[in-house]
Amino acid sequence: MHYWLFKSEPDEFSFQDLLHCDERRTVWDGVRNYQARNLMRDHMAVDDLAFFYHSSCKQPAIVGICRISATKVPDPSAFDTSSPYFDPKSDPSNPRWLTVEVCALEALSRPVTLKEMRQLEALADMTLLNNPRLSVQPVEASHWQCIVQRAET
DNA sequence: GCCAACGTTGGC
DNA sequence: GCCAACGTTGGC
Repeated sequence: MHYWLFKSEPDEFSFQDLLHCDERRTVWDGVRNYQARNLMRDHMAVDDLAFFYHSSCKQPAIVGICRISATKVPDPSAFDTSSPYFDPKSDPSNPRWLTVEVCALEALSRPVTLKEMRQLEALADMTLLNNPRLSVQPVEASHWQCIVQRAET
């Protein structure tokens, strides 16, 4: 059982959008970074939990919790010529971009902002604070618990 | 395989 | 809108 963090720009796809999806689930498409892909493809398991983080917005923050509901899903956008994520180098018989399906569990009681996280000593070595560009990240259990508790304060 | 140039991300 | 950090590309 591992913990993760998914970043999304809320103008593109917010946690609210996920809550409104059929069965609150969606295939996490569009990741075109190998480090992020490898985490999803090689390390995620069904029932792992993940934070949903809003980036590139007025209040960057962790806003919700998701569950991984399926793994090793070929990213359909890689084969969609009308998608900005179309990748002509991805062979349908050997897809380059394997992703996961995420299912919304619940919003945090309140968002835990990036600003707030930066002030917490316990989170000093969290990936989000040190490599903010990685779009899918591992989260240590201690960091997870710290943030969940924080949201209850 | 190196590395400069370029593009993208994302906080501010 | 700026800019630092990082990833990718492509010539050599």
